[in-house]
Amino acid sequence: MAVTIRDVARAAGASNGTVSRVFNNYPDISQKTRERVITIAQKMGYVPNVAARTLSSKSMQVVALILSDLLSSKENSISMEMMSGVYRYADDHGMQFVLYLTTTKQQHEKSFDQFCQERNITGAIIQGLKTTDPYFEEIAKSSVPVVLVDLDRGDPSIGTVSIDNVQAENEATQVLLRNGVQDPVMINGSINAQVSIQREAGFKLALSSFGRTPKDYTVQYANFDQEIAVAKVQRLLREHPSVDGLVCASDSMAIAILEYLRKQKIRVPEDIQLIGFDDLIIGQYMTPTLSSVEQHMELIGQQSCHLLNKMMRGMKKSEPKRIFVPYEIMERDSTAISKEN
Amino acid sequence: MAVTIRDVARAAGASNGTVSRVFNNYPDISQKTRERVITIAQKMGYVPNVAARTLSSKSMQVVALILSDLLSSKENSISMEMMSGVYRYADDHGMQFVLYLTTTKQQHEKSFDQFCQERNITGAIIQGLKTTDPYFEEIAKSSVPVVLVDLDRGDPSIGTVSIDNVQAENEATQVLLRNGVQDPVMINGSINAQVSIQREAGFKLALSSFGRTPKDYTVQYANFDQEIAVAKVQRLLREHPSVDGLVCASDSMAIAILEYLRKQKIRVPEDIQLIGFDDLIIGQYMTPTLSSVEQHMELIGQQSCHLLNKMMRGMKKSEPKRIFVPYEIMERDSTAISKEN
DNA sequence: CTGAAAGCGCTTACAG
DNA sequence: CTGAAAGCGCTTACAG
Repeated sequence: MAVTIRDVARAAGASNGTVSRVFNNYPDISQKTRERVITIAQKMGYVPNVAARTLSSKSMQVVALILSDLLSSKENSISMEMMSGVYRYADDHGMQFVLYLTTTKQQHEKSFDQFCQERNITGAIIQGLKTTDPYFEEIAKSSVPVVLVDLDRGDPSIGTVSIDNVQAENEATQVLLRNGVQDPVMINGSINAQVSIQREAGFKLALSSFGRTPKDYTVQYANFDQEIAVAKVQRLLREHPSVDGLVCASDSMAIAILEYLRKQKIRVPEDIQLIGFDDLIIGQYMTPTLSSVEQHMELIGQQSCHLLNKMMRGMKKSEPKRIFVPYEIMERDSTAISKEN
Repeated sequence: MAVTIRDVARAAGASNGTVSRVFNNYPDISQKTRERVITIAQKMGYVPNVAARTLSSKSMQVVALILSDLLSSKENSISMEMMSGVYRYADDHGMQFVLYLTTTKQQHEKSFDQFCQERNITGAIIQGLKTTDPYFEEIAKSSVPVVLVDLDRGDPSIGTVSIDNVQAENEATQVLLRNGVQDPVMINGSINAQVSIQREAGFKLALSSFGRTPKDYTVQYANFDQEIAVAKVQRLLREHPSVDGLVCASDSMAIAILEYLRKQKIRVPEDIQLIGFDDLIIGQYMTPTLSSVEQHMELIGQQSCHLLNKMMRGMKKSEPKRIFVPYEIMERDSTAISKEN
């Protein structure tokens, strides 16, 4: 049924080894043999079997994209873009792409090394990993090269790709401050999450560069949860009517807040200016349209795979493994007002 | 380095075959041996190598989810949900899951059978396939079981999973008609696309059940493109001011139209009622919120894999391979008015 | 109930 | 430049 390398070899009057060498672009094959083999293989419809290849070869590259924990539906499209970036890069560079959706629970059942071993994974890109996940520690000891997206393990042997969250949130906050916002509050994610810490740092940097001092209510944690975010805002505005600007660590929260403010007849941006993070498409269809920080997820995916590729080919220790991908501040209607006079 | 079946066998004082049988749950292994092998394997951290397994075994199931052509960003989250459904089902049933993003161009380079052969694919779920794609013909002749999502090949040997598009659009249209819409127009996708044909049939069914006769402008084709959709609506309303209801074959188009209508100060639902299809999250955040037809993509994914699984295990010819998954009509503000008196 | 052995489809030192 | 052969890590008839 399926035509194998042996069939081709026989038909071409050559050995398995020769056919294999042709298909792997070995240099020292006579032009004549090469052409004959290729023609015949083509005619027979031969395609090398990937499983056999990965099994017998030490040099087959298999890159795994590991998406940790089921992403909330709001974030779905983000991962799809990033996945597409990884996929294309891998495909274009002769690497095998495999996708895994893992959970914290599964990580307990099987170690990272076992996971890689069982699937012949030679390099992994991991997104959505939490610092409390088992893999977080295990990847440091693993011999499999790893690129982390949006998480900096602080380990020189591990690749990291993300935007500069500090600088991005700094700039986002400055949009409000330049527009004359007097009492900005940050609606942050989780107090432990690295991106939250970074974005908070950026937020505070902006305040300080404008000579502002944070109040005790200036940072609120809502765990990236829409309901919590709304509840926090509700209470915040009741207790501190002076608040006139909200910097949200995610669009998901910002969107829910925007909905809430509209229902409360609180005008955006007149009464309160609002900026999110991630630039979900939804924000562009809301009224008012939502300002945000755009991340180029496809590029992040592509860059991650590029970095991983270099690491798998034995990147020098000295070379930097920390890549910052560009982002973009999208100013829209939710910050489209200047209160300066 | 990596611990193999041989290492475990040696340590357990058994043969490779015995260890293999234990891991594959063969029935006739003594309880004693089974336990000893399991304990030792566990202790050694043994995990069976998947590549070796698929290579040597005829019975390993590899299900491929093939997403045809890069999906437009608007549709991204749809596929992510469906993918998640397939993944979970495969994972829970001991099947290997692999994902491929293919393009029409790639389909020309390698036949469907070659594609499956090279990756040891034993069953495929394909989404986004067009009737003009090479695979569309090739799957009929292939010995690899295939489930098509959202496309009915009309071939009894091929599985098909989707909602009942005819009935869904019928119901969606009836929402408008019940609300007193007098001159409804359908903004359809492509005149060749199967879902478009089905949804149009449903639309017309609804009209006829209300005793309405289509006018020459009653169905407009916009190729699922936002710009075209808006342009069509613009012209439509200019030439036929009597139009007071729009049935859109996709939310993507409906959203763009809703934006346009708002800019034109045409009131929805007062002047024109509007219903979409797909129930993208965006619609729920627009003003007014968009009525639509919800598809349970995760369920579609899950059902597809379930059907494929049965087909791979040699489903009887007689058994139906056409699965209709439930959908839901979501009535929201864009149709929230009754013009009856 | 278990072992010995062939085989899955490739790759790659080793010779020549 | 090319062939013969061992080996990648498993599975599975075949015996016993």
